[in-house]
Amino acid sequence: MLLRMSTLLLRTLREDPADAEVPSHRLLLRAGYIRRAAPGGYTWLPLGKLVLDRVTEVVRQEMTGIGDQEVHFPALLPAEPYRTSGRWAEYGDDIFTLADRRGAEHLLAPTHEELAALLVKDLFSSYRDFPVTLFQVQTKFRDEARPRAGLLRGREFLMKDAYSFDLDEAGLAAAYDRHRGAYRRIFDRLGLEHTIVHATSGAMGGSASEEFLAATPVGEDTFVGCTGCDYAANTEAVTTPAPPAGDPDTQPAAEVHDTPETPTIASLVALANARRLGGRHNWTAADTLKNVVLALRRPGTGEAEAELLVVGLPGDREVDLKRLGAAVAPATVDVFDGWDAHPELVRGYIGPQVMAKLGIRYLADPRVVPGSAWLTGANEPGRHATGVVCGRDFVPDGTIEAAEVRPGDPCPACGTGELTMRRGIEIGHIFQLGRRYTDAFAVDVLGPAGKPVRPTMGCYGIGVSRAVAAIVEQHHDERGLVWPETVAPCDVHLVAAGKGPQLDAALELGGRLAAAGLRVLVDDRTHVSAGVKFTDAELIGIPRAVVVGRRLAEGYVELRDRASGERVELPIDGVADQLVERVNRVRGDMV
RNA sequence: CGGGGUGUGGCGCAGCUUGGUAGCGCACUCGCUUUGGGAGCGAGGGGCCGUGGGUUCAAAUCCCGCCACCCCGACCA
Repeated sequence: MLLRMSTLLLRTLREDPADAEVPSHRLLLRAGYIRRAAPGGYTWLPLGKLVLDRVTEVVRQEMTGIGDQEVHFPALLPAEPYRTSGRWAEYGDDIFTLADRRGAEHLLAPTHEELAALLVKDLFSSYRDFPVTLFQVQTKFRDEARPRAGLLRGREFLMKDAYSFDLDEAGLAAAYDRHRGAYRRIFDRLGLEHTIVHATSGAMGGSASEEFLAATPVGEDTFVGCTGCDYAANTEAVTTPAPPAGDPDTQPAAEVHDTPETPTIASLVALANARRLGGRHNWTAADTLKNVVLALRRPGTGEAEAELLVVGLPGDREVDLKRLGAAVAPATVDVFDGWDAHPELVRGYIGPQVMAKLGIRYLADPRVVPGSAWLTGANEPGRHATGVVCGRDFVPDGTIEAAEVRPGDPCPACGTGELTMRRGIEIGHIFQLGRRYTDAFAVDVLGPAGKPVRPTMGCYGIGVSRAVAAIVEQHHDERGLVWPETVAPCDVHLVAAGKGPQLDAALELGGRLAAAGLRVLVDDRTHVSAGVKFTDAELIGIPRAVVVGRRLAEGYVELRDRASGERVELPIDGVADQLVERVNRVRGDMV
């Protein structure tokens, strides 16, 4: 392959586009890989398309390598299967929906579990047909509330999605592990430094799930690691170790105190210490129990049907709405604003003691264990209570992970290490779905004993276009892109620094390299100075450049390494063979 | 959806306060010179100033609505 810059659909930008903030967005625009064409939608220019295809090919090789079979579903789908599975309502505004000329409802697929389940139901009827895994690489559509950061969060994006079907849990676990391994190999080959973290399942449903996060400061997900073991989790999925429970009945009785003007935790703690409530002057926010009122809404229901939920957590912790949302999914929560309609809830002075009587669901942080005593609201204006004991004065309806996670929190896995926090981009997500979708469509096949068996599913996604952006986030410098060998649009960038013999020699060399199977970009532009060509080459980020320039007359060219900046002069005789050998050696290492 | 910011040639921006011929740099075209780190000189082409309405003799500029984009938050594999 030989691309000539004199004719390539490419325009590099000298200045940063004003509306591109993150490095991947800025550099892919500046270097002429993508152009914005619609809100959250991008056109791939020739250089970008080459990279996208190379990333896709790596993904495809590893998927077929574990026996997955490639298919291609339509993106435009009838509403019916999504109504059957319940996701038409669950996704709500996040899917693009449309009606055809007869008024029938359709959607642009956000993901394809329903279609995969229906396809297997359609074609397979015997246990002997299993296990089977399908995958596709396809454009997905989601009506994101806020597309951002170029390719990192679009409304239209390229995704590889795979669906496994097994007859039992052991088979599903094996399929899951197979994909987990393939994903590691894919991201390693793509040059993506990544961490596998425990995750929540979101709109997918199902049980076990892990995310693959590429660490970068611009990532949208926060995840934790442990200083003492290999535990890693999305903050949404972090579990809080419970302290040892005590005996509720051996605690001193609760006492109610006048605490005027203390609607906030800070004001309450200050007053408690000033007045030595309960004989103490060492109250901290962690001794208080904060009770947050929320409106909980089931999928597909309106605002009017929202039910009250009160969440109790230590007063030194803020509610993390992402964690709370993940904990109640697929339901959603909103901050409660119906105070006028509920005079029994005394804003600023709410305590859990009356929730059971009021019939309000009360969920507590895992740190609120039986026997723990708290300073909390007395459900009267200007009054709080000390010594309110869990298991005696109130009994939560359950626990909930709604409190913020902080660096230094104890690790839930080993118990001895501390949690550290980083940001990352979600580039892959694998789920053990179970039978949610096979149940929805009654996917049954005949088992060995002549009785029907219902397969269990796994699903496995990689954001292919997002992975391109993630690679850039991890592989760039102040001069531009620095592609890993495995995904670079070309192997060699030839720069003709001079338009007479240098141009002829560069084109001749390019022809020979291309004939030997290398991907070559040759800068054969004649009205552009050498300096411009050098800066463009660095911006475009192909791993190695060959400059055919001033020492051509003496028989030398210069080889430059983009990543290290290293430059060596080489005799032009034999340089083609050397380059072919070099590139093939790198390719050999890549397999 | 809430808060903040911005929309003027392909890109980056000035002009708007105080209404009166739409400008600058880069890019693009032609000519001459230059030719290893974003060249010089000269001559050109290209913009219903996001959009709809209003005020006015006159609107890029003032007023109202809408749309889009960026950032923060919410939401979201």
